[in-house]
Formats: sequence, C-alpha cells, structure tokens
Amino acid sequence: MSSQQNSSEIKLQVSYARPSSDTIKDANLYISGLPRTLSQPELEDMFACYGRIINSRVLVDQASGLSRGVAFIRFDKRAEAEDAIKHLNGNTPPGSSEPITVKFAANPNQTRNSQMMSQMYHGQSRRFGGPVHHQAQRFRFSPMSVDHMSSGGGSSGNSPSGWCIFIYNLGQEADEAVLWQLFGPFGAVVNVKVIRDFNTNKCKGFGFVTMTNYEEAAMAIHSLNGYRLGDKVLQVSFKTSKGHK
DNA sequence: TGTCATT
Repeated sequence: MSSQQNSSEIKLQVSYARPSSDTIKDANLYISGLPRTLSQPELEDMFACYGRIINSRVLVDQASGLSRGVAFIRFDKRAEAEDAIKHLNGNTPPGSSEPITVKFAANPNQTRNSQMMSQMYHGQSRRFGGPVHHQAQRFRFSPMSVDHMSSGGGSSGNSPSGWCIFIYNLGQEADEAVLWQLFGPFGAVVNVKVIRDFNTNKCKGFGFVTMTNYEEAAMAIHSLNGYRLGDKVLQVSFKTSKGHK
C-alpha cells in the first residue's frame, strides 16, 4: 500500500542537463512591471509563442506572498529570447495600465566582482552614522491608537501584510541599517530594502520599507519626507507603480 | 538634476 499520495501531488521533472553551447547561452530574460495578478502560467502564455520556454519564475515578496511584478524566463535559444524582447519589451499587457520591461537577465555571479570592489571603498561610509536616530525620535506617536485601519482599503503601497513605502534620494552608500534606523522609531517595520545597481553594487538612490500599520507608515512618511540624510533631502511616499501621470 | 525591487 502506498501511502505517499495525499490530496496534493507533486510532479518532479528530471532530465539530463543540457550541454552548454553558444546557441542556448544567455537566453534568460528578466521581466519587470508585470501586473501583480499575473500568474506563472499566464506569464508563460505571453511568451510561449516566441520559442520554447525552459523554465520561468515569478518573484514573490516574502512578507506579503504577492507577486513583485518581476519574473524570469529562460528560453531554449538566445534567438528566441531576442525575439521576445523585440515584441514584448515596452508592451502593455491586456488589462494592465503599465508597460512591461523585457531584457536579458544579469548573470548572478557578476555580483561577486562588484561586491569585492565595494569593499575596497570601505573608507567613507560613516557620513550618516550618528544623529539620524534622535532626529527621527522627535516625532513620537502613540501606538495605542492605531489599530483600526491597519491594512487594506487604500489604493497605493498596501498589501495584506503591510504598507510599502518608497524612499528616494538615498546616498550611494546607503544601506539597510539606515532604513531600519529611520523607520524603526515610527512603528513595526516588516522589511527594508536598498536597491543597488547590479554591476556596481552602489545604491541607485532609492529603497523600500514595508510597515505593518497604516498610521505608523503615514506618520513615518509625514515625518521623514523632506528629511535631510547626509547631503540629500529624502522623498518619502507610499509606493506607486511607476508612471503616475 | 530625478523615481519603483535581477531568481
């Protein structure tokens, strides 16, 4: 009696590794700006007519479990991937308001070089160290009063497990610790991320913070928008999906 | 000055 089969069934696909060759090299695509509602099969449907899809993945935000609107698709051949870029890059999928970006994915092991490079410039990263913390603490709030509109309902930046905040005008040396320091005093912070250039590993000037409670997030935004960090003035707002005309 | 996440 086999007891392995319950109500759910998992199928494993096993195959020989494909021999590496130039025609199948660099056939991996990075797609961003996808509708958050798009599932992996739907994604594959969009791309299937340009070639044979070897595999695909939709990135999911760990905190919320929702799609991040970013995906990868590996085609069988590079020419197929190029074709997909030509036809789909900049297109707006039916029912969406936002064009997608389709381009070749960066190779993850390129990161190593740049990370080593950034260690060599270790020298001057303490510029925002000290006073940041107590500046933010001046904006106290009362945590007792904030539970009635915790999540949901809004139209920007919210998700089942938090409110996503966009922070613009971070310095190149900014890191996650700075974001924790800035937003932590305002309430429950679920997650922070500094967006870095893939090649240089320098901060691209912006980042994201997810906070659990709407009122705390709103207070943080109110207080930190316009805040001077190092020699830059931050712009802080709920995350939008890009293009806000 | 300018803006949304690279498995």
